[in-house]
Amino acid sequence: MSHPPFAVTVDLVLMTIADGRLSVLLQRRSEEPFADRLALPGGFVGIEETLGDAARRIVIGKAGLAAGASAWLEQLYTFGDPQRDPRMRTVSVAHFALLPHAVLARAVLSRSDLALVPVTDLGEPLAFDHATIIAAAHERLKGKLDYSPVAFALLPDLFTLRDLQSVHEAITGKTLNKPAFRRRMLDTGWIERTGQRESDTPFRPAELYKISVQVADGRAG
Amino acid sequence: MSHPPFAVTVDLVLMTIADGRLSVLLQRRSEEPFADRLALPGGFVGIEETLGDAARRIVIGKAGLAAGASAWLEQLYTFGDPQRDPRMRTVSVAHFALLPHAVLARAVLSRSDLALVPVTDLGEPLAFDHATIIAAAHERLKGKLDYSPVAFALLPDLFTLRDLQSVHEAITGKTLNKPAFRRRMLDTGWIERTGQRESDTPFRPAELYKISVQVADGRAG
DNA sequence: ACACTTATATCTTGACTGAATATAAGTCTA
DNA sequence: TAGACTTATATTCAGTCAAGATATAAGTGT
Repeated sequence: MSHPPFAVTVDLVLMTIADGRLSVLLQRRSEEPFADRLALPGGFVGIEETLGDAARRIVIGKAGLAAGASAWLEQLYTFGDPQRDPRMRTVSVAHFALLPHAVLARAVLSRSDLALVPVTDLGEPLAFDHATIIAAAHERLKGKLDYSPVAFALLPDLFTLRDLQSVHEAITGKTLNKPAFRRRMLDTGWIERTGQRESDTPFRPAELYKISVQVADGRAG
Repeated sequence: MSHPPFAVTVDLVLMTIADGRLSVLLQRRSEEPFADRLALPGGFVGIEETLGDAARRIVIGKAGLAAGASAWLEQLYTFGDPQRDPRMRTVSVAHFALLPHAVLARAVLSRSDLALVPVTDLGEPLAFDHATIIAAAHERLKGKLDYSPVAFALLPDLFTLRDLQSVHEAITGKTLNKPAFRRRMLDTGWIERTGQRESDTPFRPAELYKISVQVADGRAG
């Protein structure tokens, strides 16, 4: 038993903001084990494939994401309990990815086995240890929010400061002070004004912002 | 190729403070590949073994640590590049562990293939991608220092505030303001005074502190 | 023109940090 | 044993920063 054989998989916590709540893409299983349970999208890592490449492949396949589309993708944690998969010894390298709502909404509409579920209210027991993985992803996201430009992956290219604040509030579950939030975001240097304003509002339209170039260049995906 | 066979290993970044510098335990390899290079201690994960159990097994074996001895042990990141091991496809779940200097110093004395090397000055190229793993461990440690009671794993049970400050300075590479550091540490509630004082000093001895119970109960290892 | 909603600017307050100072508690030397 | 010396500990003060509250501006609809 000098080097016993393992199966290595990646599981993906694909998150977005749906109806103002941080939600995760889940897939209903059709096969045993855990048939009919909701599970994270995932798959085996190819023998010549990087862990990151395997994760990107799943994102593209499940989310129907164009190969070059922007997304935040990051390795999360590795789950390797001997009992976690009753079929064989499986080690899963969990990743989390962030996408704008429009991308995942389209995926859910096109496939009946997919669902977007709020992370704080999954509603039913999940397959494997996937509830634990989702909780870990949520924690990681909360922790990175203040010192990493991670939230922009959940927004379209142009967004208002109100949109950005809504994203932060959905992730943390706390309401934030508006002027303080605005100041903090502008001070980070992560965003740039565009001079454009939102339209079709029944009140004063807010200015549209975009991610600053150096941040957009530096991020994952 | 529905589930190709992988070898799964754990590699350990065993760190301590030696001569005032954050240092890592390395082992000189006797076999190819990378014969004569320094490498992180590691090993294959047993087929019925948890990832954490495998990591603890390596710590106990390499550091000669008694099974119950306190140590900070935490999963770091998983490295799975197809080219990282020329022999076979290997996925390594890297962990980092923190130990008091006395424990690792004993291990180094007892075995000629072990060495304690400062993390910021490794001195020679390492085997595999181990230099990258060490850099990641150092970054993680720096990031957790302020909001997690991680530094105490590097100290004996009783320590002075000066000792604690030295540990923080060795990890961050920055000199800290003494009264501010003292205030900050006392405010965390992580430590308790003992009423005892250090001995054998050529000047006024400082008070000895210990980790507060709730912190000691909650930590890893 | 006016009411309404949100955006933006300004002001005040409290918390925290760093530096400086004063005092206490030991050791060492004469 | 007295006094110099070194470090530990306590206290104070000023500067910085961020959050909250408030006031004003800007745009839309009636």
